[in-house]
Amino acid sequence: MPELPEVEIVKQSLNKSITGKIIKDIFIKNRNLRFKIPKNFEKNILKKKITKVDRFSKHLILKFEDSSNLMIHLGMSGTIHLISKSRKKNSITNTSFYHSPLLPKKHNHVEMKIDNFKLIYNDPRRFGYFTYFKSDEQIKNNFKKYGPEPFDPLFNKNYIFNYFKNKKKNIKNFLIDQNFVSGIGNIYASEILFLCKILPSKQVSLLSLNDCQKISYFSKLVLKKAIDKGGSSIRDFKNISGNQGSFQKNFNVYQRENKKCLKYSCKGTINKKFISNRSSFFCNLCQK
DNA sequence: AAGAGGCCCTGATAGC
DNA sequence: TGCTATCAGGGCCTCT
Repeated sequence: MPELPEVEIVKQSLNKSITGKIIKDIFIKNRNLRFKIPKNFEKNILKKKITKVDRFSKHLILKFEDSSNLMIHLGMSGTIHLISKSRKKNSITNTSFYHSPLLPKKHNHVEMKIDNFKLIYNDPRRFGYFTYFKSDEQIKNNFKKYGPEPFDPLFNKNYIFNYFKNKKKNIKNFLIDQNFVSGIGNIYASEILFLCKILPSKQVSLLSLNDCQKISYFSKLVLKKAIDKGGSSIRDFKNISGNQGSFQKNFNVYQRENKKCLKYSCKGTINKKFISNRSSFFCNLCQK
């Protein structure tokens, strides 16, 4: 599911609901995620008040009153569901709180009672993880290894141009490399490069300063548009109340293999190519 | 140091 | 219907 825009949508909706509320109870049904949830995890956050829900890159962060932080990474298939008790009362089907038909039944790893809400973390592929940080300082240090987000003023043409000097990898690989820029994943990388008119296989040391300017500009634009549309719902991304985003309707290239290029007056066709084992989509004519 | 490739895991879908 | 193969939005680790 989650690249930066999808995580941002989750962050925004969680912020509206659970900020200022207290974690009253925690049930861990399956500790096996990418990293095993440690035994002492529950006591670290139990009874704590959430002061803010934050985000860095694809990481969701619950900030607590005592300056500690819970970082959640959704991996490939992680989803967060939030149910309020009031909704249960109004439910016509009178379905049990825990097994609402809207909720996945398998792979619910973590459940938390937060005031009158129930928050559920579900993750079939178990590529997500939870990490607890004792202080703001600690989580800040953890993020030092990551590159700037696309929205960061640091992510400008000069940073990009300098970073690419003497590098041999292709541009697609760099866009999804979190050390270079944080938050872009496989879908948006293809979409950004289409707007830049740059082939995903293009070696970065060959890109001009003007190309780098386009990469900076369209990275911001694509992610911002995706956030405005509520994220992309391929497969099963839904926000925490079960609604789908709509940005997938705006895809120019992703999953449009063999279809016509959507650029006005371009007669090209969208091609699919595996670059480092990840699918990449591009127009064979207008991207150079 | 940079880059390529394997691997972690389950589920949906396509093809036979 | 039921098997097998392939692919999925991420990113860590190891090896060269």
